Amino acid sequence: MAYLCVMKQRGQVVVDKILDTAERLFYAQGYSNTGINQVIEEADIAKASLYKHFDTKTDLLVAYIQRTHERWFNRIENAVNEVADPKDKLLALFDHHVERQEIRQFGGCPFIKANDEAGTSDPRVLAEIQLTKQHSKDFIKTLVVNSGHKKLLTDQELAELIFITLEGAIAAASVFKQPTELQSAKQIIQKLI
Amino acid sequence: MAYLCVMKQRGQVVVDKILDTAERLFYAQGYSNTGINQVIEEADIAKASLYKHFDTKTDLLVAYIQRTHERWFNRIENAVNEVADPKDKLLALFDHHVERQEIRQFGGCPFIKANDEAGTSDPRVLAEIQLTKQHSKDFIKTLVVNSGHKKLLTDQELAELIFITLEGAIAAASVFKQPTELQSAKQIIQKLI
DNA sequence: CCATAAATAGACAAATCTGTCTATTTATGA
DNA sequence: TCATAAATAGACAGATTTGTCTATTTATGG
Repeated sequence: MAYLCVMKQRGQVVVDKILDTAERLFYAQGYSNTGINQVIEEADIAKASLYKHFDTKTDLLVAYIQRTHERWFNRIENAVNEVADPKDKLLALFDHHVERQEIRQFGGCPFIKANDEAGTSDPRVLAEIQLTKQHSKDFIKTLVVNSGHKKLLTDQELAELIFITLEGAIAAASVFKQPTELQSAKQIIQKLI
Repeated sequence: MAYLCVMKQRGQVVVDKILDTAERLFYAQGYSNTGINQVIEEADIAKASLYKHFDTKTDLLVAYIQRTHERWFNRIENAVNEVADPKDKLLALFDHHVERQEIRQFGGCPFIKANDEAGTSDPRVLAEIQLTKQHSKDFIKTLVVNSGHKKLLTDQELAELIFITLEGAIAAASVFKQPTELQSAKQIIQKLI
């Protein structure tokens, strides 16, 4: 058991270095603008190691999307759990994304970005991104149902509105490089719940 | 005067063929996935002609964004003008984008797409895209001010909300390849005006 | 200690990319 | 008709791309 863990860890070190570098470069520069050679150089690993773990560059992109999906959900779940009031949990979504976009220097949503770059050329990329957005919708829906909002809108409508405004405000943040729209959206939703 | 027009027309023929092809390919395949050679081949013009009118590929991208901006505004202005009721003008924005996204096969917003591909690498691209989104915000604001809505939200808030929901719903359309979110957003806005 | 597996460095192929350049043909306006 | 400008075809350079392959070194577990 122990040696298996060590082997796995050993292998994971390289995979993690690759994925860490790919994540950083794919998001900051774009997938198409990032070459395999840059990834292996900045990850400080051998080219053969990369192609041992990922058959093609597209496989690396898919793995990047999957890992980003997992990490995104963990973070947002934690952020929401730190808030007690069920209505405030909804508003915490906006605060969380303000923080994230500041850290990400207003590069926008990594999934939309990946979709815009490679969603049309590879069906696996689109499918993976659809999973992330469906996950987001489902998560928001649950929060809305438990929020006890004032039913100015139906549960479904409010959930849709929050999902849509988050998407739109993050897109706007990537254009204007500021969290203005995320903050506006939060205030508006606050009025409606 | 006449010969000037003919000369201009003559030149415009080539430029238009280039821009028509670039528009189609940049949107459907992405800017990075489209080579100059494919543009000149499908536009059926010579490579030297392209580089006579556009110094670099980036210049072609900027010109594509500018022309798309102009055409976008003309279309949306016409769509809104065909509606009499000032509140319905706001809703017409959503109907128009449903139509557009169907025509575009749910590829999302061309400006966000261009921003995701080249916004970080070239400041001119970002600047041009900021102009388009500011234009959109201003246009919506005017419609809101003249709409006579019921002031559940302030003018500014409603304008922001419509702008943000349009952006978000178009992004969602590019992921799920259907106009669901655009239609939901329309219904929700209808409840609020 | 030894056999196996993993990681490394880097050359290499084949394709593709942007941009330049030359030589030729076409079109235009006076 | 004639000079000028524009468009064409396509070769070419030089860099870059993804992916393969070989040879070597390192690390691991038994």
